[in-house]
Amino acid sequence: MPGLMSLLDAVLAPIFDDLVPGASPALRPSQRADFQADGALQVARALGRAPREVAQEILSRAMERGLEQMCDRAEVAGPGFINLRLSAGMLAGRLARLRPGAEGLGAPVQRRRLKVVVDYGGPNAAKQMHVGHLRSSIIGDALVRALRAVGHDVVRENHIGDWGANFGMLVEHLCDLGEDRGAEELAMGDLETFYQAARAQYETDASFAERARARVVLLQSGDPATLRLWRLLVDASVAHFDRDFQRLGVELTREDVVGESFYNPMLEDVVTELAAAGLLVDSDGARCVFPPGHTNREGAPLPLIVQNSAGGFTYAATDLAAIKDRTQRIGADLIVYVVGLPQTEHFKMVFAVARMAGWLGPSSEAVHVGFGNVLGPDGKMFRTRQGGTVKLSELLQEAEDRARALMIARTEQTGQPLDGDMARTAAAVGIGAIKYADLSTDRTRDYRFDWDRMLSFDGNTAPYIQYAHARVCSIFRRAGTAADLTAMAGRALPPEEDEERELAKTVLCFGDALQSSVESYGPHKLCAYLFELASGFTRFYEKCRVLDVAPAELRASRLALCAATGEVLAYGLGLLGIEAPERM
RNA sequence: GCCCCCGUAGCUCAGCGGAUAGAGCGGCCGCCUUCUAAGCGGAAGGUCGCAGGUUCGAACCCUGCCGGGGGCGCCA
Repeated sequence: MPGLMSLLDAVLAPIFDDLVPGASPALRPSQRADFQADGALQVARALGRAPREVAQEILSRAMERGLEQMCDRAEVAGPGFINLRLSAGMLAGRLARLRPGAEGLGAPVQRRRLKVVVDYGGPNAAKQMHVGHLRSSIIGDALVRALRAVGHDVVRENHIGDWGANFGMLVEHLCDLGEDRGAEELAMGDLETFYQAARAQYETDASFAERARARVVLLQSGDPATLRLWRLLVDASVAHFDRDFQRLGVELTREDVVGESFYNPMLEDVVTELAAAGLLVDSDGARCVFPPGHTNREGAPLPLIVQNSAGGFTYAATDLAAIKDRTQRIGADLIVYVVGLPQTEHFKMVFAVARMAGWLGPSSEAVHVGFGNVLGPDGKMFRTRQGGTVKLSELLQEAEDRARALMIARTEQTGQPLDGDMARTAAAVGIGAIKYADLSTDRTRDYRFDWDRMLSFDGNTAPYIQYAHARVCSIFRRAGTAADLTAMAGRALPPEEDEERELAKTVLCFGDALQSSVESYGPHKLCAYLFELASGFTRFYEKCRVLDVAPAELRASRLALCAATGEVLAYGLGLLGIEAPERM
């Protein structure tokens, strides 16, 4: 049950490929028709023939191969474009085949099921999560859901910072507080306070600093008592993360935590293997690999340092160990790193070294899915009014509060009490707004965090799309029937009104949108699609009556279209990790 | 100094080789006897940073420049 565009592509592509191997129809939505294929111009150039003539030949062959049954208008236009308008009967036929769930709605299920590991940059243990961690969890979560929807086998790994020198001072601070009181503070209070206290002590108290350094040595040498305290700290952090992640509505849980400490025992082997492969170079006492093509500010080769001159392993070593573990033990075909853009060069180097070492090979690859910063409404780094970092938990609370306030304002304005679960809806709308604002623009750009805009019910926002879905649900509540797509899909008649036709078309393009979203690791493409679908539905809703229309067949047909729309809206929002309340 | 990203309507952003550059917001004009007006329609608004080049065709590719952000050996 592919999307309309891939359906057309399936007919056209073989003809293009036959004329010029590798040539593509270059299909895209068109203002003059439903779709247009621009590829004939390329083919004509390669063949040295007249473009319109080539386009006509392609079109004729396509018509014989099934295009005729799909289109009620198919013509060559302009310099050699092929314009295609689908027949209403064809649209009805496709609607009839819609079923709930990924494949039934048109998700392009991949021919090869890949084992995909998604690495979320991960917060540091013993520190509070803040807006900086928002993006990797939100984007990562959306990618995981989309990759799974198209049939991949996805493993989440939350690569938290749970190891390193910081833990010396943290463990000592825990000792000073006393284990019981410390544990209580960690569980109840926020981690930031604990971390700051330890940090302050470390900076002002020389003897404490000395103990902290000694503690690091104990930790690294595997001292059981120290490890137990370390574990306490990490567990407390993970418990906090769990709470935030759950509230944010991302799938990450403690089960997905694979922190730096996990790779610790493998680092020695990583370095040994790099040495054995002849890749390791000693430079000023540090052990490095020099992947070609990277230079430092003096123009000299830039090293990837895996072990510093003090003998400590760096995060490059950890990243390499993680790649090795994922491809060799887990059997990953693809590793996706959802980490900020500033690390671009680091990952390029790590991937290059992993390939040199053979940990990434012909059958496995890694991609860095980078993202920009979160900026405040003023265009500068997002901060509290006091200039501190914004805590995630407080941000989420504010989102829910603001959403609730908007809902209350509305009920006062209309005089209609909200009959649903106010708290739950407020959470769905508030959290959804945050996530959608993050996901709806190209992830590689910085994005501006603006409460009023993201919570607006107008424009490309989560509330607007959720509202369209709620209206669908409202229709079915009044109709007194369930929005059962399986039962209703077959009742769709060939659409007659423009708004019906456009809506039907958009519903049937879900698979195309998901496809391009997954291919580019770009959730914003799915967002753009859902916005188009929601606005298409709203236009339909304004123009076409559903419940009080005659004859009964038309009513049933429109209900079927509503059911399909509601299903795709809810499913699509679900892929973004956003809830679709039935009432708003 | 070198490398990467960004510069599209007043604002926030899509588009990234194809036919007159698209949305949303804001401003202006309309639309609630009717399934949630938290909505819809309309008109206005752009030398796609600048200058060259490649191409039948460039916002999109190449070169240079200007402006903004980031990175560039022992933190992660």
